[in-house]
Amino acid sequence: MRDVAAAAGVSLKTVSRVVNGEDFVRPDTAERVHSAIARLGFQRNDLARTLRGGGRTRSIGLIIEDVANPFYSQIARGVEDVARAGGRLVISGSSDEDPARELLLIRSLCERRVDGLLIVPSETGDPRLRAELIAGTPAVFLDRPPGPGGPADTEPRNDTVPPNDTVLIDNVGGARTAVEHLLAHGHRRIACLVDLPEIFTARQRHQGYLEALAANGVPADPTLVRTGRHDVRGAGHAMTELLALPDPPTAVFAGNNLLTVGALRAIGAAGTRVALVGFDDFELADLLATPVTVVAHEPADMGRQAAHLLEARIRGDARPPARILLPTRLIVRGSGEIPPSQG
Amino acid sequence: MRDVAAAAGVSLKTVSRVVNGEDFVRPDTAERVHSAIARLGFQRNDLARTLRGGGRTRSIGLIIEDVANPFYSQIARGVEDVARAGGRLVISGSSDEDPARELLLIRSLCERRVDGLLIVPSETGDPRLRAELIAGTPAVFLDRPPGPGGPADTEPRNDTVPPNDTVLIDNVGGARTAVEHLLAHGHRRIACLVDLPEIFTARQRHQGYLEALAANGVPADPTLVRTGRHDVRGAGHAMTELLALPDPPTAVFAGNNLLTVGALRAIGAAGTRVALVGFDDFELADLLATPVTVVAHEPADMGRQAAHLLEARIRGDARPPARILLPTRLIVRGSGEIPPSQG
DNA sequence: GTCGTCTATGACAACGTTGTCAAAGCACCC
DNA sequence: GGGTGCTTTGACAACGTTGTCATAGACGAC
Repeated sequence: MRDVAAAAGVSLKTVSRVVNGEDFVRPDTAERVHSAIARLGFQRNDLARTLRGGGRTRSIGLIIEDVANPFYSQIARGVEDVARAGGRLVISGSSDEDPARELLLIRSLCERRVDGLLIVPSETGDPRLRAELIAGTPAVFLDRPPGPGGPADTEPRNDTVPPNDTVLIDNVGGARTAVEHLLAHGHRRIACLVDLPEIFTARQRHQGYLEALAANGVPADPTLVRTGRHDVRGAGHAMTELLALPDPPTAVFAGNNLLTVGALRAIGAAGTRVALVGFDDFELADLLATPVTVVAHEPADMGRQAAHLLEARIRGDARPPARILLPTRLIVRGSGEIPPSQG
Repeated sequence: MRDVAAAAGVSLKTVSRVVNGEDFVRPDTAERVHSAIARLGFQRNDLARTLRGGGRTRSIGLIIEDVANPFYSQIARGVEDVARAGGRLVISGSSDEDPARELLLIRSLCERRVDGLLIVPSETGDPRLRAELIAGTPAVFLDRPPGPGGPADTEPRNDTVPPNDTVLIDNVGGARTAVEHLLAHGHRRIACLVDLPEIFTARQRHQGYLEALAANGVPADPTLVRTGRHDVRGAGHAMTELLALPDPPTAVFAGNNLLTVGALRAIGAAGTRVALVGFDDFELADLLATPVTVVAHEPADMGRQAAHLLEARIRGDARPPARILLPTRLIVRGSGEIPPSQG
């Protein structure tokens, strides 16, 4: 900018005025400045601008588990759309469920003075460390609450962690719906594939599964529950084991999109006909050999709602923390309506 | 930092030394500073740090078409992994193939002084405007070259635009392989679904289709080629039209993941048996009613390679621009091996 | 005692902006 | 002629860091 000022024969401040389109610059002066800018290829330095203004960086941080997972990339898209409307860019990072990586991302983002943070918290670290880092930066949590949460609480205990806005899916209700759908089709031996027990959504969906059984007087068989599967391969192995049981399940509830895919692969490989309802919708679910019945929701909408809450906080909204619970809906496609086979 | 210095009873510079782990600070002084930092919750301001250092922001910009498209989110993941290794964060934005949006993103990112840019260029804007904006910032292009490119050139003309590193897929070769596979299975009436003709990859894949036909002495029938389809729905309509022709195709080559899905939907709805080979692999392609034969490649690898090139440029590499062509491979799954029906 | 060397600390400028304030120039009016 | 108000411009400080240089004290060697 100094160079532009020199080239145009004006002061720094005048260049600043022109760049920012302020009033009270004579048209011919502005013209001289503009041509100097074009000649020198000047671009305003936003860092200095933010520093001086004491102000906003017009960016927000987004921490998810893995951007390559469609669930998270849809969230990212929703977030981006709202951020864009607010004139902000999104700096995103994948934590891979690694608390150290998550803390490092949070620290980097806060040191860069993002205007706010959107976090899908990893669940294996100490929430207080995280809380300490984000102190002072508006933050909204997605998909999982920031605190430890009880083993299967709908309202997790947040005593140790300051409360934040949180946007969740109705995991318990969705899982219950899925399992009740299978029960309604005559199944009694229903398997349950869920993610790592540390993960809030896994616990909640497991709870929904148990509630549905209990509410319908079906005894829960622990051998049919496989927790701790975090990827397609793990889910596939678990499903293969389940199908090899002496008294195998006639139906499965799969706790997320990756686990559903794993289960489908294993079922396909075994050549068995097993009913399946999955949590999370996914592309092409309707075109599979047996179209897949799922508990669907809108990840992009979760991203949008969280970004809106964050936007409000950034603007100074001081209302008590909100907790939004997004609905799910059952999409009936075929796999969930397979009747129990006579084992 | 000023407050920390005051609280610890030392100078600004000493706090700076402690924060940056420099030598020549007495342990007890460092301890006083650390406790003041903890007490006040101080976090270093990275903006000021970068400004003063005249240095790197340790961030790179990534401009893709749509992060919600798995093709691009896999690229994003590859980019992120390499950026992370280089200690950088990724600021990403979706251009939605809108040149105005793309320019705005580029401008924002450059003004934020990202260390470099990774761009999947939109093709409907003026490449010179883009070139002007990125002047001075290292940039690498992904999936498409920055210049206009000839209507079907393998090596596009870049006369008007300064050359940059570019990482492309072997679109012509991949498309050729796909179509030759169909020809080898006896098909002569092979339809071709491709994206907007402005888009480089669409032109190249179209060209590969034509080359395969020509090389095998099969006359090209223009009524079997549908260009300008940019989403699932558009591809579905086109496919439905093709199937309704008096002399319908017995096979289809679908030019990308979205078009493949659209074609599959239309074929499923029509209940016809038509051979299909798609460009881009996708999750569950193997589990569909008829598993889908595809021309596969590694989007994450494209992201990684581009990010590596960018990293080198940021470090000052001044070699002439590289052009990397990533290989494709045909994955045979069933849909491409359906024989021609007796129409 | 004096010099040199090394450790530990601080003062100050600078990075590239913009907000504040002052001032110069001009037109207008009494 | 002098006051008033408006437009246009610029000087300067400040944002929060860190690099450069200076200084003060401790220690050992001569």
